Amino acid sequence: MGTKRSHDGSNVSDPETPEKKSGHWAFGLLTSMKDPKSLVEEDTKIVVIKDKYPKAELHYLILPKDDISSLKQLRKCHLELLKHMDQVAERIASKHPKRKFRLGYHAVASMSRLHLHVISDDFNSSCLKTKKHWNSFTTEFFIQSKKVIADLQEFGKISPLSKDESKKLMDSPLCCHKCSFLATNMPKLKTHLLTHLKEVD
DNA sequence: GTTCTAGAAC
DNA sequence: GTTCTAGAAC
Repeated sequence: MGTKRSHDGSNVSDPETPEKKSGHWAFGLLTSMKDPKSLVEEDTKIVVIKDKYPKAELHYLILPKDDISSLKQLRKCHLELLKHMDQVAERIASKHPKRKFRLGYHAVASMSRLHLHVISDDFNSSCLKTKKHWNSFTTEFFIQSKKVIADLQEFGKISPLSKDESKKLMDSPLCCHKCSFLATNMPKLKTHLLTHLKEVD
């Protein structure tokens, strides 16, 4: 009987899936790239958008306009583009001299279209909820922009992470990225992270 | 990627 | 009894 599952109007009358019929969720970044509300800046090669579910106080994504779906597609011919993306990332980070940022890619990304994360290291956000969120930015699952460039230069491609390696990283203990604190669950980690907050611009 | 929620963990 | 997480989503 009752199959409706909404009490705030999100999915009452639509018999389709929760996504828009025009696109699977994995292509949401392509929509965001064209959305003036998400767009931060752009040039001929790239766009910068705000992450729709920011995992820190400042969280941007830099995406190429060229259709590069993921790290798997990268070859040496993309080095110039990647170096440009890194420069844009560094410039955005430098706008906030009192903060620290992480610049890098998820080894395995859920969303299509290559995207470089520029994320402040406070990780103070209500959108940061799960162990997977945490470990995706604080373990080797997060590959620094400059490492991607160096690996591409050296090997001509980015070596993929196996399913097992990926799962192991995602299941890592909840280690604070700034001290030796180990949290037993996410709420305790998030409370601990507040102790590292400093005044910023 | 997120939402939702059953049942594990406390 | 409440908090928290892991897995389905047709």
